[in-house]
Amino acid sequence: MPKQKHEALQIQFGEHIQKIRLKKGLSLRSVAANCELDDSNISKIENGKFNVQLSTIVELAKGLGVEKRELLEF
Amino acid sequence: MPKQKHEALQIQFGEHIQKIRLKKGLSLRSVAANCELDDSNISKIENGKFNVQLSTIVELAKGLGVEKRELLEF
DNA sequence: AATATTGCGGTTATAAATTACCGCAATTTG
DNA sequence: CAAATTGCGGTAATTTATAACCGCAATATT
Repeated sequence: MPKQKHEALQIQFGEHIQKIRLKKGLSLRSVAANCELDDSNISKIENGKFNVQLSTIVELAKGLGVEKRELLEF
Repeated sequence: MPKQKHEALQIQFGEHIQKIRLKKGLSLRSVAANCELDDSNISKIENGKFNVQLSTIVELAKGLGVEKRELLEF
């Protein structure tokens, strides 16, 4: 059945997120420290495992210290 | 239990989406015709009922004919 | 070398999004 | 007026995200 219908999108998003994080020299745990997500889940997001929700995008932006719009610039 | 933890965010997003749609003079059904979402669900999104997923944001952008980043500019 | 940090995979439970319909009441259009 | 359009609420089934952990292997730090 529909398993992983949006994988390509999730991977693109994950790579984008990781690029932003690494450019800032942040660790997964330091991002997690600034938002309501834990590092293992951020890792999964970066690796394209999740089709994240709006609220999660907002948390990521908070954790990364960027505007949410930037997370969709990929 | 946690029912509607992100309601404020969802409502803001919904209002933003609707504003874009109305500015373009589109009906819910015409937006739906350009993407993989049905009009009743777009209505629910506009009314803040859903914490939409990334793939849904991308579909909305397609349906509305705008860049996905614009959907997070609110 | 010993310790800490880091990335990441796994798990289980729970809440929720999505799909794909129906149908109505109100407004618009011909 | 008649017909079409429109916004939107409801539903059921299915899939999925998320939270909140654990722990390990590799790398970095002291």
